[in-house]
Amino acid sequence: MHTVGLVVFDRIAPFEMAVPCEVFGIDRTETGVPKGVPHYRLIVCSDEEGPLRTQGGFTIEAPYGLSDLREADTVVVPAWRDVEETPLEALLESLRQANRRGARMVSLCTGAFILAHAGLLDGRRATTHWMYSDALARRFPAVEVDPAVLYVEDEQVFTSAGTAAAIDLCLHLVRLDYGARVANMFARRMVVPPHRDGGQAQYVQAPVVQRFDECPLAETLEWVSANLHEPLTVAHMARHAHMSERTFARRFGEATGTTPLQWLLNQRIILAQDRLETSDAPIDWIAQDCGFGTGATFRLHFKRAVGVSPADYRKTFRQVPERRSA
DNA sequence: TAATACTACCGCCACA
DNA sequence: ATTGTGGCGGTAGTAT
Repeated sequence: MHTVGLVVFDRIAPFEMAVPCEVFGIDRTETGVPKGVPHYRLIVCSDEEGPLRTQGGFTIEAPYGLSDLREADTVVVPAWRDVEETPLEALLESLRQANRRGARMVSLCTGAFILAHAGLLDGRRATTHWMYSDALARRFPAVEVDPAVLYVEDEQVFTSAGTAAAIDLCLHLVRLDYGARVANMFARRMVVPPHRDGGQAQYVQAPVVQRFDECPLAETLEWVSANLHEPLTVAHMARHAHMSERTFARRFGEATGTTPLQWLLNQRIILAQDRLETSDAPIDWIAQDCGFGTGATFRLHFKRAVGVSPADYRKTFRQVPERRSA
């Protein structure tokens, strides 16, 4: 079982603390997650004394101490209370130890400052809430700050942008551990869009479209999703939406935070992940089915988006057709 | 992996 | 004057 250590402290922001609790701390065995999918064990850790205040005005108590972080496969650091404040050395040292041990390190929002203080972001790409990205870059010149992205991974160190990006990153971790299908179940249960790519813009005019309803491009998006196997071009999409290509591209950016082609590619990848997990079809067939002209193109995009080749992905996540027992 | 031909993206600008 | 549109063209990215 995968253990997630959540670091908490006095005057913590409730939201970023709650997101990992929601994703990693809930037993979902009754809610459609297939039997046999291991769940997470969440341990909430702090060395600070007594009941901890939250910025929401209520208090919490951490049942575990920092020393328990040694058990964590993943360490999550939520938004730090004050970007000007240097965290206590004890905290920084347990983070360094965890990192040395090979634990996956994750920061949410301004939690990146804590990782940076611990030196874990030196020479790495990282992000944080866009309001603080300048401050982070200034204070830690060795960190390559990307202010325009939802979350970043660099060698087992994950950082995410403001508030809602915490959800995206936590679900991304689930995807890495158990595959897209399981991550999508978590997402559905949380009523959250299944997959926002890490590289997506942080700052989007209209809130990112969740269900397609409510979105002016709903019909076109639905239509595209239903025709991923066709050789679609931006011109096709624009025509379907009754707009010039130029206007379509603009509208699309406002509504989704990405460009039409990137979105299309992403949808195709998600479809392909599902096929890889649930069928034994040859990879070239899947490529065709998902709208990639050739297997080579498919492999290229898949590797880039997911980080592993389609074949490796299947090896890891191919679901054994349910055998009742357990 | 390289070369080529093609497509998308986005700033700019004139126009409604 | 302000705001949205859409064609153009250079560059970046994609397909085979």
